[in-house]
Amino acid sequence: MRTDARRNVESLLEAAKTVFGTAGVDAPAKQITDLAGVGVGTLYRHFPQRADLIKAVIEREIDACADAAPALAGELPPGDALARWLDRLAELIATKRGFAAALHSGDPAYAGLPGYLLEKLAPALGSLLDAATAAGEIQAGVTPRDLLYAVAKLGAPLPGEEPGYGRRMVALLVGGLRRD
Amino acid sequence: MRTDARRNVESLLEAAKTVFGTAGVDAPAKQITDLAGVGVGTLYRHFPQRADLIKAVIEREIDACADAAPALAGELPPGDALARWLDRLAELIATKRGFAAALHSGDPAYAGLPGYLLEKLAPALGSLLDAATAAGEIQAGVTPRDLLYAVAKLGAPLPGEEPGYGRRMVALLVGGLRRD
DNA sequence: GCCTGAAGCGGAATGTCTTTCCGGAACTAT
DNA sequence: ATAGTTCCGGAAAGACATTCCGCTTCAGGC
Repeated sequence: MRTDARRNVESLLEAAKTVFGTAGVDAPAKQITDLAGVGVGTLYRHFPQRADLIKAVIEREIDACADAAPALAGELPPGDALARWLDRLAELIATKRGFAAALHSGDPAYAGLPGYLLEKLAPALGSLLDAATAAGEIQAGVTPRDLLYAVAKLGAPLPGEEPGYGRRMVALLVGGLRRD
Repeated sequence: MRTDARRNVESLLEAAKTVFGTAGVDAPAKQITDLAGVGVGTLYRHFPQRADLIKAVIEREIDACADAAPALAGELPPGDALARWLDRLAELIATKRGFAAALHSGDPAYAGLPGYLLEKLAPALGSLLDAATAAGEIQAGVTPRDLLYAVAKLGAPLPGEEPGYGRRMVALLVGGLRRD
């Protein structure tokens, strides 16, 4: 792949993340290409469907979340590391505009997203979970998969509910898993 | 309101429900007006924003769900009536295309929806819950509000997960509430 | 029953957005 | 340096949602 092409993809992802954050995921494509300093054609060359761009941005966030796990594991006791990481995930789902919407949209364009989330985050969560279980700080028998689904669903905000309600429910769930 | 106008509104809601069910909530407006035998102008006269139509269709489903509660209460023991009603609600959220999406969209256009759901369903659920508690079939201390939110969130399908997963999780939750 | 003003209707026209297309510019391997 | 790709930009096409307005239909008063 040509270096200028890679650079453009990078600019587009960065710009899209910014625009999605401020104007929502339904912002006109033009706004994104202008910010990226690129023509519309370039956007569509790399992301043939609008949904592809959204998917790519979300996948980056998922990657970033997965990458955060080792650092937390190194800094905190296993139980705390687990709790903090799950809160980070809940925050991602609760606050990134359009993340929960895409996840629950039912649109086939986003069909692969939960799978990607599972695939990327299950190992990260698995190792945190194993460490916490081995340290006796968590009751055994919880699968990463079920926990991820639960967080993904409980963390999604319902419009009109107090902000943070979903995150609190997740914290409650996690608290229930921990031994005192 | 003129009778023909009311009739048209009725046709539109009926048509919209059908089209949303088959082609999804993003179906072109023309498809709906054609099925309803009405011009586009008529659609926009009654539902100025597209979201208004979607909201209206969903609110009808919510009403229907609320209306189902008394019948169930009359036919079944309190605990079973509660379980069946919650399953009906979970099914509504899990299978009606776009219902969960609208609920979790974050779009301000749907901001009132969770409130409407709460307002309409809390009394219905409250009476089922009270009856089951009084009969000793359910542990006390659950509020209709929290239970409704939990079902609304857990019941929402994640694309790619086996169908029925959400409904099963709801059933599990309900099972946990019941005394044996 | 008929008349009349208001309420409502249809669908062409408008505006906004996504998506396509292609002539020309920019990169890279030789 | 050059040839051969690969990529780029932005104008044009297409698909929608939404608006607008002349014409039709209703309903209450005579």
